[in-house]
Amino acid sequence: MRRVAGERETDQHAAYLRIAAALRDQLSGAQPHAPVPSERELSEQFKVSRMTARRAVALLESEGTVYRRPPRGTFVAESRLILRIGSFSEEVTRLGHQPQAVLLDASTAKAGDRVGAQLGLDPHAEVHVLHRLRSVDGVPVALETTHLPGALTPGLLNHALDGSIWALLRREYGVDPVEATAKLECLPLDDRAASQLAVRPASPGIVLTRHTRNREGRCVEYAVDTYRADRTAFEVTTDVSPAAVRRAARRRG
Amino acid sequence: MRRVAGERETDQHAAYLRIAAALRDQLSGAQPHAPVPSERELSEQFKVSRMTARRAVALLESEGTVYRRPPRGTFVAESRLILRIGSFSEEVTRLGHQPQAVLLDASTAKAGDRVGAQLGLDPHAEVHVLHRLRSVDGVPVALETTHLPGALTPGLLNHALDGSIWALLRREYGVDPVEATAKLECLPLDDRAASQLAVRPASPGIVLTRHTRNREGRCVEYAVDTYRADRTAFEVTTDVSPAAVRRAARRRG
DNA sequence: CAGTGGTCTAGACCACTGG
DNA sequence: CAGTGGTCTAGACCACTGG
Repeated sequence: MRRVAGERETDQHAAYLRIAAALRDQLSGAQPHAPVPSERELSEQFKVSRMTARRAVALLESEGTVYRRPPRGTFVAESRLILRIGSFSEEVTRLGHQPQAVLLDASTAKAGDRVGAQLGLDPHAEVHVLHRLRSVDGVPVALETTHLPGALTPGLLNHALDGSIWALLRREYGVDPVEATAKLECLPLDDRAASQLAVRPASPGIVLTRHTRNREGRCVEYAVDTYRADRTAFEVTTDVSPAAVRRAARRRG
Repeated sequence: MRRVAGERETDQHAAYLRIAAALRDQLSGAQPHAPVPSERELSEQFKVSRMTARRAVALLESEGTVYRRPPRGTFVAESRLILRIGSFSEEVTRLGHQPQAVLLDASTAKAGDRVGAQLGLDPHAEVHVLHRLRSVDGVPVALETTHLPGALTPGLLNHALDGSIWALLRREYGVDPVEATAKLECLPLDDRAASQLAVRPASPGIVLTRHTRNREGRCVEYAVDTYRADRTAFEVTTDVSPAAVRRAARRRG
C-alpha cells in the first residue's frame, strides 16, 4: 500500500490519531459535560509529549465531541442542534430548547452599493442593520447580521429586538418571509466571532448568507449569520427539479 | 477589556494569528497555485519557531486560502465552488468546470434496518449501493455513498456508473428527482475520507446527508456525501413559510 | 496555590520529490 | 541530495479558576 508523506513504517496512524480514536471510543458512552482526562494525564497515559496529546484533544474539539473550558478542563459535548433555514427562535423552540438574543448593535443607514445590490435597493435607500448574539439554553451559538429595508419596516429600532425578528415582521409590518436562498460554507471563525461565541480563534464555523423573499419575490431580508459548527447542523428541503434549476439560474441572471 | 485565558498582556493576538493575518494580506492578490513561503522561511521572517509558523499556515489551509502539496510546498488555493443540492455533474458543468466520477465500489444487497428506514423500504428489499469519488478538473472534491431502491432501478449496475446518476435515473428508469431534504454538517474528515480526497486527516469537510424524492413523494435516493469544505460551499433555495414548516414537521412524524 | 488549557521554543527524524 | 511538509519531544511561561 502506498504511504503518504510523513506516515511511518511502524505506525499505521500517527500517534495523535490513535489517541483521538481511543478517546472517542472511551467517551462515546459518557454523559454530556462529563470531564475528559487532562492533557497532562493523557500524555502520561499514552506516553507521548503534551503537544501530541493536545493535538488529539484538538481534533475531538473540532468535531464537536468535547469542549474546553479553561482553566477548568475539557468536557464531553452535547450533540448538535439540527436547524432549518428560517427563524432561529422558532427552530430552537421547536427542538425543545430556550432561544435567547442579545442585541449587540442596531442602526439605520443608507444601504450603500454592496448591501443595496443584495436587497435590490437603491444605494441611497435606508436599511436597518442588526447585530445580535444568539444563544441556546444560555450557550452562545450564532452571530447574526441582519439587513432589512427601511421602507418595509419603519420604526423597527423602536421595537424590542431581543426576540424573533420574523415574528415581528409578520405581526407589526405584515411582511411575510416565504422563501429563502442561502449559501452555507464552512470556515474557521475569526478572532472577533470566536471571542463573541466564547470559543477559540479558528474554531470551525458555518457561515450562512441568506436572502429572504416575500410572496411577491421581493427581498425582505439579507443576513450573514455565523454559527458554531461544533454545535449546529442545517437541514434544508429544496426543489431539485430541472424547472427549479432553470428558475434559480434566471434569478441569478 | 476582559482577556481570555492564554492571551498575553503584550500581544493583542497570538503570534500565529498575527502571522496568519499578514500572510492572508500578502496572498490576497496572488494567483491561484502561486507558491507560499515555506514554514522554515516564515519562521525566520517572523522570528518564531517553526511550530508557530506552522500553526499560521494550518489556519490558512483550513480556511481554504492555501493548500499543501508535500514535499513540493504550499500554494495559493482557488476559490470555492458554490454548488446546489442536486446532481454533482450538472452543478460542476454549470460552473464551467469538468466533473469526473470514479466508481470505487458498487453492490446490490438487502437494505437492512438502517438503510431501509431511510428509504422507506422493507429491510429485506434490495438496494444498490454506490461509492464514488468525484473530482473537478482532476482534483478530488467529494466522496459519495448513494443508496437506490433496487425495485426502481433493476440492472443499474450494468450501466456505466462514471457519469451523472440522476441523468441515468431520468433517462433509463423514468425516475425523476424533484425534491431533496439534506442535512449539512461541518466535520473534520476521518482518515479514510482524507486519504481518498488527498488532504490531511482532520481537514474540514461538509457531510451532506440527503433524501431525494420523486413527484409522488417516494424516496428514490438516500445519499451520504462528504465534500472538501475548503473547496466547496452550498447554495440552497427553500420554502420558509409557516405552511412549509408544518409540512416538514409532518414528514418527520 | 494546585491544576488547567494556551502558547511557544529549539530542536529532532521521517518520507518524499524533483532537479 | 537539498528542501519540503508531517510528526514529535521535553521542556517553558502564561492567565485564569476554584478550593
